Amino acid sequence: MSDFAATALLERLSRVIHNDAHASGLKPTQWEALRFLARANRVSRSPGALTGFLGVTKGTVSQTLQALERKGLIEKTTADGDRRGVKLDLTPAGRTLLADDPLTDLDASLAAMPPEARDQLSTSLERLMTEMLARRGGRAFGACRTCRHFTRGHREGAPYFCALLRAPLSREESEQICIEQETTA
Amino acid sequence: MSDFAATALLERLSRVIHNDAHASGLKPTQWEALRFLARANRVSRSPGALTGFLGVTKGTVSQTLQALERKGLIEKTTADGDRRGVKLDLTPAGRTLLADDPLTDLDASLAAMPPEARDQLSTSLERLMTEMLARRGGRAFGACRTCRHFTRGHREGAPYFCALLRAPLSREESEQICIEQETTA
DNA sequence: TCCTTTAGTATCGAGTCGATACTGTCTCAT
DNA sequence: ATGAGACAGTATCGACTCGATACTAAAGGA
Repeated sequence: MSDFAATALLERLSRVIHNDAHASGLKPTQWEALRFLARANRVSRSPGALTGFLGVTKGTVSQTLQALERKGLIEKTTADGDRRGVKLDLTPAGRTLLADDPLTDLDASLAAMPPEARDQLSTSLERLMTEMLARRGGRAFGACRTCRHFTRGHREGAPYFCALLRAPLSREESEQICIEQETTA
Repeated sequence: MSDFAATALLERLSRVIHNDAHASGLKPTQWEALRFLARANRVSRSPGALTGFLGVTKGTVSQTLQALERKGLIEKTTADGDRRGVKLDLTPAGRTLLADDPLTDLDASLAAMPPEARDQLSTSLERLMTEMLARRGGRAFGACRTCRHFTRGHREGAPYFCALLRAPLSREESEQICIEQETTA
């Protein structure tokens, strides 16, 4: 039982975050799914990608998505190009609900901290996250722009380009979460 | 959607911790309960105290405790002095199981960090925790020794004393979690 | 003594979650 | 082209969480 102070604090903070996430008639997992879909790029808005992101089985994700659909927060359509796939999109109602995201509380608490302390925290958490992911072979799920397949100014219309999907990227897309993201080595 | 980087990281870390906590046939909440009972002092090893610690309803706690009892990890006895109360204690099996605590992974990851980074993290998390608790009027659940009712050397046998419960405290007890704990102002 | 508070349990309904089994769809090597 | 296997999702089960509500029993006060 070595137990650094940070371990207990993170455990407790996790619990607080979890408890808060029972707002607006959603469950914690449903909020996480909703947030992911709001931030994921086109190719990542699928049940499979969400499965990888949440780290649960596809069965669970399937049910969570059904719940969100029942509540009218997301919409399912057949993916174009592959009729096995399902494309997920937030409905206007889903987008509106995000304004009540209980995680806003955490943001507010962070805002109340001195900026250097906040930056320190981010840096340390990032390092810890990397450690944890390495320990289990999980993916980082970072933003498109931090990916090694990301290049700039390849075509006229779009400012960026994805070398893996061979697709042009808008500025907005470059900030989104991508399942294929691999941090630059 | 202000969203500091730390918010996303904490959300994600919470999920990782949650996922890991499905080990050894226990559920995340059961692990949390088990850990609490291992660290709580005499007066705090009750369903009521655990309810406050977890921040869920007493009904939920009641069921979780039944599950732990069924698995032979805890033992319930009537509290002495108040026949409504239930006293909780880990069984040897429960104590043994704690060696497989999935949170050990987090500890290991922290151990891999440079010491100063780790200390920075603790400090920042502590500050954040305080902020969050103030925002909702939650309790800190700190160690007995950090309480304002804690005094030293009051009686011959025991080195410390609780002014609230008017009870002598051993060195070990002074390190445990107490529901009545109020941080010194 | 009655009345209220307090500690905990019982039960319900919605949801999570792993496990397992299943239906389509795509892909590729023959 | 076609048949085998990989792949994307869904269906169902059982154990559990969790809030809500209703309940029992003991304690304590006026």
